[in-house]
Amino acid sequence: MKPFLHYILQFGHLNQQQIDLITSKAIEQELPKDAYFSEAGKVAKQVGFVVEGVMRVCYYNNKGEEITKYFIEENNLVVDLESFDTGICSSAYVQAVTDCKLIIFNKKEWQELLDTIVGWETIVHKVISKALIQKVERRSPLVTEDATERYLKFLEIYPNAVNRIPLAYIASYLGITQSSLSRIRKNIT
Amino acid sequence: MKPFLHYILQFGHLNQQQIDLITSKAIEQELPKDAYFSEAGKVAKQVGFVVEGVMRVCYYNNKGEEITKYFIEENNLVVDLESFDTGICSSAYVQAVTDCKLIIFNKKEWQELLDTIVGWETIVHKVISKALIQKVERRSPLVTEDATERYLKFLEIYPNAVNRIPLAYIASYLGITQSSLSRIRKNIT
DNA sequence: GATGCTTTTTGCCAAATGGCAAATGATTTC
DNA sequence: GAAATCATTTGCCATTTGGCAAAAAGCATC
Repeated sequence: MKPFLHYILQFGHLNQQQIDLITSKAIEQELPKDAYFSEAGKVAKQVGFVVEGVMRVCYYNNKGEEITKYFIEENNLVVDLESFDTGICSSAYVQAVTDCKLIIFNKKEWQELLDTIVGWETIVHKVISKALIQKVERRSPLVTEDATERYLKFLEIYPNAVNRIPLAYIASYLGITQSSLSRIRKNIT
Repeated sequence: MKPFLHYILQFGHLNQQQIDLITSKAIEQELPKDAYFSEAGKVAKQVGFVVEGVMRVCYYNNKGEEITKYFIEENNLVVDLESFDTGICSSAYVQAVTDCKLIIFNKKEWQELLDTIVGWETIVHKVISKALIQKVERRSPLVTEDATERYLKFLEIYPNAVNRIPLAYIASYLGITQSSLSRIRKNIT
């Protein structure tokens, strides 16, 4: 629980009693490589926090190509917010890229915490906003750069994950073929 | 104020007294074409709502090219959240693409409303989350599509704005040159 | 309706990237 | 440690897109 609490407490203060309550609702979970945290077509019912490992959020576009929307490294939340908040089916799935250790909260308990702990909503709001802004800021610039620049930006964003992510996944994140990415890598070094 | 209240009330209930308080803090503002709502290098101190017109959020990348991150049509919030929330300088600027009518709140009054109106924080949270998720969902797919697909997606997203946005701005949103976009347009019709 | 200004289209060629298939390299399994 | 499987690199050529400059079209002003 320590990494999760450390993460959360950056965004606001909680007393020991509140921390204990949150801890009591948390579930530790291990997810082996390639396993799914959530699936497309289902409603997201859990909020997760990555303690160890790398995950990715993906979908299939209308040409049937698998697209990686983003990766999630250690010390980040993993949740399909749109589905979790609204109850509509998710269009994306979340998969473990490496063996992962997670802390998860089921929706019911998550909601209880929101209703019970004064100030928790504000903290959650800040956490979520920051995470979403980060996603926009990271993905958006890729649209307007060439393939090499995209890869360099990827390296900036995920320096600790590069060696744990297969090239094909990185290519599907950058919107290029893995052949191209392989050539780009060669040219850079 | 009507469009703004209509927009807000989709996300939660407010009584008349609360609505009046919000209204009392709102400022109506007209912004002529090409004028700036907020500028890069300054701290965002206002939340806006577009009643009429189209705006765009831009920045210069490291090659000096002007990039349009997204457009904002009628009935949407316009705010540089990262700067507004954290007080750090904005890296983007917001410009009117057409003559615009806005409703704006200064940060001080906005904060007063958050502190005063029970339930307002929850509503704002929902509004912001939804807007941010929408930005991710709209921009992200562009990375992995070719130029024609990108333009088609743009048309889906901004069907009412196409004819009000210069081709060069659309191209800078899609990450292609305006020559290419011109050719794409020709091929489609 | 002529003039100047801005926006959009077009032509030409170069550069970047994709598609496909084969070759190489790495890793797991028995 | 050989075989099978999976991941990455490479070659070849087609297609897409960019860069640049000129032409055309649209629009406002006088």
